[in-house]
Amino acid sequence: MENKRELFQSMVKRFGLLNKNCCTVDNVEISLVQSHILYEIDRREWPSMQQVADALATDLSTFSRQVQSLMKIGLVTKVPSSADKRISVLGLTEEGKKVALAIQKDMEAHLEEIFSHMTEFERDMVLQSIKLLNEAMAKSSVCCKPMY
Amino acid sequence: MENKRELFQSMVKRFGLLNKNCCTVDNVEISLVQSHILYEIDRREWPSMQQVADALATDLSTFSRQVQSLMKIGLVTKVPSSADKRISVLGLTEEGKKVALAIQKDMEAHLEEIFSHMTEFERDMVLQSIKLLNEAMAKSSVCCKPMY
DNA sequence: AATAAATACTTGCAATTTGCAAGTTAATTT
DNA sequence: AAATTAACTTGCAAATTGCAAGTATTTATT
Repeated sequence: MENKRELFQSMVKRFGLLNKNCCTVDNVEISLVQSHILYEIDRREWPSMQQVADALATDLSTFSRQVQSLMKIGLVTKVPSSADKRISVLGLTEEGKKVALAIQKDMEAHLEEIFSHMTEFERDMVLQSIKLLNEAMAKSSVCCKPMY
Repeated sequence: MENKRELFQSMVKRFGLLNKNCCTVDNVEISLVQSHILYEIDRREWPSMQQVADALATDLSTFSRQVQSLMKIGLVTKVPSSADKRISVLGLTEEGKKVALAIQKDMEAHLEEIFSHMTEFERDMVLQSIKLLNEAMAKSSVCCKPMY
C-alpha cells in the first residue's frame, strides 16, 4: 500500500532513461530538452513561446535561448504574429518535422517492445490505467495544473 | 493505439512536476537530484558510490561532487569500507533520515491525493498496471538494464 | 614476488543549462 | 496621452554536467 512512491519513482526513472535514448537523427544531434520542444511544437498548432514554455515548465528566458539554438540548426521557425507583434509563433521546418517524426517512431518502437512483454489483456489494462492516472493528476491540486 | 507516447510523456511530465514540489524540509533546502540521492541511499543498505551513481545513471564524478555537498549540509555520511579501502560506503545522518522521511511522507500524501480521484477498483488496477509496466521495462532490451 | 591491469573514486577543466533581473517593443487600460 | 500589462530578449552569475587525467587500492599475470 505504501510502496506507491517506489513504483512511480522506478517507472519514471526507467522512462527517463528510455527517453534519453533519443536524439540523434539524420546526423543531427539534439538534447533531451530540445526533443521535448520539438514534440511540443509538433503537437500544437503554431504555438507561441509562452505556450510551449509553460507546457515545459521552463523559464521563458531559458526557453528563448533554446529556441534560438534550434533555429540555428534549422529545425524550428519563429515568426512574429501578425495579429499581435509581441507574440512569436513557433513551427517546425521540414527537417524539424523529419526529426520529430523519427524520434516519435523511435519512441513508439521502444514502447511497442516494452508492451510486447505483456498479454493483450495486460496491455489494455496498462493503457487504460495511464489514462486514468493522467485524469486523476489533472484533477489533483498538488500537481501539474497548467497542463494540456 | 499510437498515442502511447503521448500518454507516457504526459504522465511522466506531470510526475516530474509533482517531484519538483519536494525538497524544503526543516529549513534545509535541497535540489531534486539531491532528494533522489537521499532516496537511493535510504532504500539500500550502505551502498557504495558506484552503486548509487549507477542507479541514478549519473557520471561518478558528478555524483562525487553531489555527495560532497550533501555531506557539507550534514545529510549524508561517507566512510571508507574496511574490506576494500577504495570503496566508500554511503549512509544518511539522523538529519538526512529525517529529511528523506519528510520527503517520502510528502510524496505519499501527494500520491494519495491523486489516487483519491479514483474508485477503489481503479486504484487497484492502476497500481497493478504500474507493477506490470516496471516488469516489462525491466525485461526490455531498450531501457533501463542496470536498474534495481 | 614483482609488475601489470583493473577498480573506486577525486579533481581540473570547459561547456551547457539554469533562473533572475533588467531591458525592449507592442498592446491594452484608464 | 500616460500608465500598465504582456511577450519576449539579453546580461549576468550560479549550478550541473561529463570527460580526461589524476591517486590509491586491489586483483591478475608472469
